[in-house]
Amino acid sequence: MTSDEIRSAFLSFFEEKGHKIIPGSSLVPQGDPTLLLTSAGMVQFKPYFLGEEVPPSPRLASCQKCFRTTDIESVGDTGHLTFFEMLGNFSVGDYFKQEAINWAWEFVTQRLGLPPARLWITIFLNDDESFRYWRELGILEPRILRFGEEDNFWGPAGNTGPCGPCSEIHYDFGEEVGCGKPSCAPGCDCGRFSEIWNLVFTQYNQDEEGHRTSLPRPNIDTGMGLERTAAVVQGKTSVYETDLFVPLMQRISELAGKKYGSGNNDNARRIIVEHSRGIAFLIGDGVIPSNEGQGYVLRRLLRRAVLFGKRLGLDEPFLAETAKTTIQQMGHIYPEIIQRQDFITKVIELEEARFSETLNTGLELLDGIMGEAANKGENRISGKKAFKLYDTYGFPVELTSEIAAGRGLSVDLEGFELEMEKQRERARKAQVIEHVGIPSAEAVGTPGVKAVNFVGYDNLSCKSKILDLAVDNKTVQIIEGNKEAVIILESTSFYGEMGGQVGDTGEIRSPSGKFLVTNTVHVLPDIIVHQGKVVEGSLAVGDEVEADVNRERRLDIARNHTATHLLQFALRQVLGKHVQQRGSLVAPDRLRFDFSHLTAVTKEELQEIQQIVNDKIRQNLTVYDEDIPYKRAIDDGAIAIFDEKYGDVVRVLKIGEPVISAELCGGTHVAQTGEIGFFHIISESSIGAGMRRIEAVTGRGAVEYVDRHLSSLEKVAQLLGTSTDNVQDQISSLITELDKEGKQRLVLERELSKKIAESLAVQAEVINGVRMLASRVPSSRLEALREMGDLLREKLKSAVIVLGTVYEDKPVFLATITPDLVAKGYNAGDIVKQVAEVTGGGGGGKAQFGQAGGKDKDKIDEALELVKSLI
RNA sequence: GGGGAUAUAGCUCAAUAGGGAGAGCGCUGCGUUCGCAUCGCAGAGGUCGGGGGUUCGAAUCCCCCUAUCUCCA
Repeated sequence: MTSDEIRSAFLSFFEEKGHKIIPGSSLVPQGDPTLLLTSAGMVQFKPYFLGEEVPPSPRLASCQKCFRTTDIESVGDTGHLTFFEMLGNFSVGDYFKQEAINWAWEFVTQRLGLPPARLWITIFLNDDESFRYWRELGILEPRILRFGEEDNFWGPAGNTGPCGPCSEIHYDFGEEVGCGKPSCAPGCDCGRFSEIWNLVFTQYNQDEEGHRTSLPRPNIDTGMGLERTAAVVQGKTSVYETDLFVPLMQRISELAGKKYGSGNNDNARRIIVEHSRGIAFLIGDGVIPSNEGQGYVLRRLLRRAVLFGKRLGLDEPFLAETAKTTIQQMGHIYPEIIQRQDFITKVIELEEARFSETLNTGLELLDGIMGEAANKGENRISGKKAFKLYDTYGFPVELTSEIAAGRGLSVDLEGFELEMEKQRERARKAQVIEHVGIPSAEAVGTPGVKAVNFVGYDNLSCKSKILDLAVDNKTVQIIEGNKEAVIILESTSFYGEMGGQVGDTGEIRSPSGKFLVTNTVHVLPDIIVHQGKVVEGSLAVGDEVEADVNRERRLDIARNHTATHLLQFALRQVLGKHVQQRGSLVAPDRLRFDFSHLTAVTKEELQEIQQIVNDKIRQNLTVYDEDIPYKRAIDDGAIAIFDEKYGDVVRVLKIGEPVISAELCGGTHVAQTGEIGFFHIISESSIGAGMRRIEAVTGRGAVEYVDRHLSSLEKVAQLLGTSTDNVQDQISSLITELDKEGKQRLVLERELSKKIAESLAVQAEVINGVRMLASRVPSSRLEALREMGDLLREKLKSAVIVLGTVYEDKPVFLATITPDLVAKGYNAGDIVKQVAEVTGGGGGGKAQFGQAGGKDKDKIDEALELVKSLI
């Protein structure tokens, strides 16, 4: 059977058993910030298992692409993979152990035709129920092994949640394959046994104390690894010999020009091939190499592959090639990688090129470090050095360890971790400083205050009551005098800084006093804190107040915020759907938007983006919001920020009908896009690998920006005595002219130097049998002095030459000595130093040439007199 | 947001110790060769990332800024 046949056999088998076939989901879990990557077939069904949502059918089956980094170090052996396909059948409170076990056995023995004699079963220690079902299928007792929690108990993910025992089917390749030890059995890592299917019986719920209670409706979650199954079915002991990997292995052999099975490079080859698949699929699902999260997983994978490629002698980029093979081979099952083929190869090429540079410098540095260690007779690389390689040059510590081990050196990983911890500490500390002035939750969270009601979407002023006051993070009953303080109100129109949008400013007034709000922040998700100071009278807890937001400023912010959404829309349209928001700042005077994108955005693209946004502004589209369940929002295609935590019901901000933009957003916006007025991009820049930043202005800010630049241009035009239209031409011709003049000046200077040198030559005297010349010359630049020195040295053949002049109102000296006199011990540097000291300066240089400067220009002649006595 | 590194000719990079800005490749011109990824000669090309400071003198030392790389959050 081919792997394609196994896949479809599995799905149709479970379809026959009443399962609904669900297409596999993206490797990037949608709407699950707790998970980095899809690591099992059940990931997309989690809301069903947790009872948050109703499944389309209680019986589900899927073929799911999965990614796990946990086994990355084992990749290259016969069965451990980072990227793999998982076939699974699932029961959401429907059937349980017996059906799961019976069907698994039926499929494996009858559809796949695996001989029962080759199959072993494992179960959890006390799971007698499963034991009974397996026995009923005729499996002999010695073939059913009991394992502990380590091997046969699953979950919960985290500390609490659904969990349960599992039962696995293992295939025995036979005694001749494995280690041959009498103790060899399923679970032995020698390669004789291959775990092909894991049936998880989710029957408990674990609470915070670790107690497990039975779930009223237990679930079934199974996973059969396609690659391992294919190996077994195709009679191969390694997944790399199956039809899933053979084409890739062939391709890499072609690229490396070496045959597989020829020696110790085989492991490197397997690792490359394995990683190549993961790389293609990760990028296919929109992951871009970066230094964090999924992007970092991708980067590590790609960089490992490149490094192992080097071992095969692949010094040229090759991963785009293996990706093409992957796409060719897997595209009919996973069309997304065909659709994004160009993007995938481009990302790989860029990252490979970037890494080969990082790698080369890193390898060189590591080589130096290892050489140094060897010289000192050490067999250990310090954690500090390994960390420096990692921290500064991006050279992964795993690679440092691996390479060092190859040379018999170890790496002080504890020391490395220590340095890493220091780095984390530094970052944390810096983070705290930013929050100085923002009261801690304890200080403001009086037991009564659970949440502040935000009414500021529609009202810019409201009546409210003071719930709490604090000065220097301590709760007080009353505030007065010109003092910094914070106020918490029952409800407020003030928007607390969140989601990139800055906090509101304004006034809070009570009958007895006035408080100027300079910033508004959140201390807990639902507590809004007004920061500022009392400017009149006093305010006390319990006071009835009027809260007024600074209207102009808030409208400026709203314009920028809505424009930010339009910008994201335009970016995705012009640059592609891979554009994801990575951060933003929405202030009254400008907006900043960080997003994932590989290359610099060109001038033309920026122009187009800007034009789209301005078009949408002129179309005066309606901006509105809806509160809907999170899952539905995501299913409808609303944009959420990865890593951000959302509640069950979310506010979706939409623009236009039909909708052109839908984003989960809690910010404040304009009602119609026309209010934005005008949008202008100020800058586009890089903020790290694969990340770009755009800054822009709107409304009043944009008008101010344009005014400022136009008036500056007008001033320039005025200075040039021309119109603004002609400024460019005028300036370029001025530059050309200046260039020409400068060159002309150099020619003249040189000419002059020559003349002066010629006239000076005759002034040479002979002192103590040495020809010398010490003379003052007309003001010249140092370069001109050099010219003269060179010419005189040539002319006088054997001489000590010292020249002095005034340049920029300061004395400058130059001394040069012909080689024959240098040989006799004369030193230009020493001479010129002593000469310059007369004028209150200093100098130096080489024996043949020296230069110096001083302070007192009136003493130049006196200084030059000194030369005679120095010879 | 915080740390580390880098920035020199169109490209890749040098420049011991603070003292005259260089090499290779590329480019232009001339010559050489049947031909060339030939050889030879000559030449153009630099705000040493920007700004301040120390110094008689800074590519070099110190501070600030910008850009790129990189790690942490």
